[in-house]
Amino acid sequence: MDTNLLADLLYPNIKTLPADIEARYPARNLPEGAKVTRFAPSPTGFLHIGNLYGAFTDERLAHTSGGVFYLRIEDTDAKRTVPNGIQIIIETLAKLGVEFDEGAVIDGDNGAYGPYRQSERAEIYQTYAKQLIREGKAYPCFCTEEELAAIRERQEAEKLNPGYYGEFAIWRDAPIESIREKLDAGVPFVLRFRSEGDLNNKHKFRDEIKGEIDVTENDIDHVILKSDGIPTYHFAHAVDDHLMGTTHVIRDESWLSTLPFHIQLFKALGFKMPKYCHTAQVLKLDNGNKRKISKRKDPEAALTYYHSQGYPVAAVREYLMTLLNSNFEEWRLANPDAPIESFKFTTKKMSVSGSLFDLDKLNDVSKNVISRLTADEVYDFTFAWAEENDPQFASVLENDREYAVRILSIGRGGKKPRKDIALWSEVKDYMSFFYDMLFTRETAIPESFSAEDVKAVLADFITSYDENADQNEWFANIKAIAEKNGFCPDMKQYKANPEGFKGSVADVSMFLRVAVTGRMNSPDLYEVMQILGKGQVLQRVNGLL
RNA sequence: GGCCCGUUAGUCAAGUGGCCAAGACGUCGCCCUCUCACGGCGAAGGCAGGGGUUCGACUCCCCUACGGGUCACCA
Repeated sequence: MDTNLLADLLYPNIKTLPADIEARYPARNLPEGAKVTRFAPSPTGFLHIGNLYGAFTDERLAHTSGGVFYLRIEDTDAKRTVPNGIQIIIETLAKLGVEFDEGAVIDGDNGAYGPYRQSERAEIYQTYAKQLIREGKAYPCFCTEEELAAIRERQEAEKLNPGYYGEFAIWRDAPIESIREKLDAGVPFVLRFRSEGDLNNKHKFRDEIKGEIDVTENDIDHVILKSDGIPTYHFAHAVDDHLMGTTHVIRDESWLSTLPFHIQLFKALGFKMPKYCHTAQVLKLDNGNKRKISKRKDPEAALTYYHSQGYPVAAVREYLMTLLNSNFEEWRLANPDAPIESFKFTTKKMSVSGSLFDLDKLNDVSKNVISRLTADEVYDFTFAWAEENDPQFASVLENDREYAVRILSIGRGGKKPRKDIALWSEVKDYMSFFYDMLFTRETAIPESFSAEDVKAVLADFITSYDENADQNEWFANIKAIAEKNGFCPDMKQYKANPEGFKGSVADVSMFLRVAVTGRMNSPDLYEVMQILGKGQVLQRVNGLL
């Protein structure tokens, strides 16, 4: 077979040679040890929690080594392309603090190693493909979908491995006359890689995360160029990562199964292999079984979910970091205020096994993150969230920023800040009783207390409340009211002899709390009253009476 | 079914031949306390099973079981 003739027959318009292309992609001039990574999504506009897991790894690895992190769009499948898909991806990641140094931008490219959209690289792929044909490493296949399906059926019936290989690779050694005949008849073809692999040959391969793994040679003649001349992922991966100088390929471990084929491709093309980091998957518990988190079934798979639920971006980042590097949590405990960038990220601390996504843990991380913010910051984040998701609450907040900030300041700052907000969406409920238009009486005073006693206590409070008293004076007054009405003013004394009193100062405080906030629980009552102001406090107490 | 990866408490995990097997979340209890939250103290709970190798295995090897992934002109 004259492979040069075949190459020209198949791709007559490709005049470039691999050397021409190589000249356009000089080696990157980077310091020793710098890592070049890429995030390479399909432009579906949808980002999965798993995508973020990988993107963080890419970003950290590049930026902690003085390297480059770039965005490449894998739009080789038109069916997966969505209008604005690229823009949505870029914007969603930016919101999560992931920024690219190079690569595709919304309306073009930024960088010298483009084009960064695979759909614009057809000539490049075909140049390498043509070379492969010349070298006898690739050949056209004219099988129809039906023929392929028939082959698969036969293989299933005979319990053979499915795929285009051995005797099933019917076009592998077809004479050039038959090829020319099909070509002349205008029959579309795909280009297949001629695999010399043997299932009996096993090799060791080193993955940066998994360590030493076994690979069995691939014996299937996979498609490298589809009938439209666009490459499959595998071929594009080899060509692009070679030309763009990727040093570390970070991808989901489900790619492990195609690694043998990729090794073959790099070798056949004469490319140096990048290092591979196959990451564990994010799983979810479903009916007692773990499974890969799914974008169809699981709302929490979508990154937009966290945004709309009101999780702070920083919390999602922190949580993912705890999953990504096992020593991150310990580091954070020791450095509560350090920027995340100062953490030493490493593949050594990445887990080899998949982890369940733990909402409890995320919530805890989120509470910690929010507890470290100032009241003003909490206000701004909450307001931004509310504007999008709860306009009514947003207008309440906007109406009096200073008042809202005072409320959010309760128990904030200091060594032991309150940690009762995990989500921006919880803030409304947290502060609603401070606003008349949001206030509702959620609880009544338990009926185990006599109405007369309650009334007497509330009445005494009304006549004695001094809004200029400090906290100690204020509480002394509550104790006095308690004592006057037969409630024990001292908790220790009360616990020693609960039968001797109608109740304790805790109960008296509860009456007031329910009267003023409509709830059994609230932040410090003194501060609550200070913020509400005397008029409002008395109105609430009278309201209950 | 073939191939590949994985398996330390409910969850995330440290651990690299000798430890009473860290820590965090969650759960429960106690303390602090006007309630809640915070904080402090404490408890329950684990090396999937079986063989080796070794003076000694969570750590190394083999087998089994279980879980996951993958077998497209999708990525």
